[in-house]
Amino acid sequence: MKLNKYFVPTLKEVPADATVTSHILMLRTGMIRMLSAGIYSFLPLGYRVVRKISQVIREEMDAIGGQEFHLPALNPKEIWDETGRVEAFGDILFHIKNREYVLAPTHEEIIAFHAKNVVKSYKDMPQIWYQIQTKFRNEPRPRSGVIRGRQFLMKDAYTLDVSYEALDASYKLHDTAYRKIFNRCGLNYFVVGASSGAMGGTGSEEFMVKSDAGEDTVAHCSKCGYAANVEVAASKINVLEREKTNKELHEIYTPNIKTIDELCEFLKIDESVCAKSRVYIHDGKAVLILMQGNDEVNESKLTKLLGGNVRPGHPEELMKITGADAGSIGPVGFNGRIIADQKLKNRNNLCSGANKNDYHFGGIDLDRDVKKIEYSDLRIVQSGEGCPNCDNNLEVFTAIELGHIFKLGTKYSEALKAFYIDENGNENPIVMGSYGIGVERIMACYIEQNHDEKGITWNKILAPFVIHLIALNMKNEAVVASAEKIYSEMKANGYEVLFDDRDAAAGFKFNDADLIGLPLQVIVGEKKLKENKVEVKVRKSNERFDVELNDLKNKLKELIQNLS
RNA sequence: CGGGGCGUAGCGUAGUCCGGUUAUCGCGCCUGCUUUGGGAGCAGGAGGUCGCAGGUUCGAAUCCUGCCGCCCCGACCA
Repeated sequence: MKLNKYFVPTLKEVPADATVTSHILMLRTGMIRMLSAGIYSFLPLGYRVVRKISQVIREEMDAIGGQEFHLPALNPKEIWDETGRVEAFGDILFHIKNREYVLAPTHEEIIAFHAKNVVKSYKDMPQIWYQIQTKFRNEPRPRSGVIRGRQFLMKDAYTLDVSYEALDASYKLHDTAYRKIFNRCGLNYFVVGASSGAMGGTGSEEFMVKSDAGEDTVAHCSKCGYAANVEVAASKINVLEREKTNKELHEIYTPNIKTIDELCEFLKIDESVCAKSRVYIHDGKAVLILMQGNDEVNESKLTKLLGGNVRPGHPEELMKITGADAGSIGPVGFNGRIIADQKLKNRNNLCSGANKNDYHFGGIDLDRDVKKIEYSDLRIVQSGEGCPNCDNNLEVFTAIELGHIFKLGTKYSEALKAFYIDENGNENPIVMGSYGIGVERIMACYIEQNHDEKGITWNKILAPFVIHLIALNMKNEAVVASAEKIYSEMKANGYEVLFDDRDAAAGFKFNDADLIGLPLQVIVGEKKLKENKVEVKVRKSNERFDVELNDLKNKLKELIQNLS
């Protein structure tokens, strides 16, 4: 492709609305443009990458026996009512105004609809049906470019099986295929066991990529591979023993001391002997949560423990309930339910607020001084804490969910009456699995993981083209003639090549080439051409080779073979 | 949906508090000449409903009201 007439509107400056690296680079390289919040147009260069990703997905899905469908995005609302998902999705589901249609956010219903009355015998299964198709979700807050959009491409697959044992096999196939897909795409990812949530079913795994732009927080052990969403993640904790000598409860004057850090500094004590208090309102009643030192309350764990409606107390409420402001609240004399993190179990000689501004208690013995205290695991796992499964330390970070695989079960087949006849002539619901991959997320995650200060560094699998041919001076006849000849030969040899034939200054072209980041650059310039040579640059490593013209074909072959 | 920020040419922006010439500058774009190994130089030129609507005023990018859009944080995310 000749760049002169190819629509690749690169940007020198960073667009004001983009803050995430992949978003910035996708805009700057002219791969995407925004149409509306969470709705993006893919321009020719960007769409080539989408097609490369789709190709990898197709190959691996076909390899496990998948059959590609193309299902409608426009669905009768009626079918979604049958499974109760119009209500379940709520505002996330887009509704058509002038007809009773919805825009599909996923396709379990449609798959079950087509399976019904057609996949009638146990002999018809297993089936793996998939598609790569546009999904619509009315996200309340799209963000980070294509990472969270209202319209996005999803590879969604569905399996139809006769039993849960058979589903296990189909599920395993997808697990394997997904690992191959993400490996081939060159992504550094990990797999998190997840609860099946409101989707229903018996098991699921999420494929995650570490990223600051991520919306999930996970704890990960690089040694044994333990990985879990921080909402449920566990860690090895050092539970301190009771001290042998039990101090008396005593009040301490602590003027203007609000935080645990200030308290430790003021009293010259360690934070491990401090108990931080947080007051939550649970269905209208105050609950005091006691954490060791600076440990944070994991509100997901707390909500799960208490059930019902839980929220942090407002400042005015705190004063009313405890008689003190946040920073001076403590368990001694607190009138209400008290739950302490398990790290504090039966501890003595603790320091905590006295429920009186500017005062703390020292020498608190939770067994002696606090009546009716409960203990539970309430803390948020933090980086550096012990892995629950091995002797390594956990790392906590945010991550992007690239894909998930679900053992669905019979929820949808039962609702839509997709039954089959087994060997004994009995009618049973088809056992379904559901498997998704965010196609644009693969692209964004790849860029998040493969860029430098100049731009993207593509691998040869996902690169929109493999070679960036640069003619340095389009006014020099020798350069033009040589570059044109090289371009024709490359195309004849089956290479995907982007030929920068624009009449622009050298630096301009170099910077655009580094920004777009094709794996190899072939630079045709006046000086080296006089020696019958061109320069070949490997974008990622910045290695440069002077190559004789008649050796170029071999050198390229060698370099491309060695590319990741 | 709550909190915060923003909206001026294709992109990035100054001006807005404190109303007053022809709305600023850089990049990009067009013409000509020069230039061509790391985002060129000179000369000339085009391009704007200052997000939209209404109001205040002799006069509004600037003040007021309403609306729309975008970004960030939070909530939400089968």
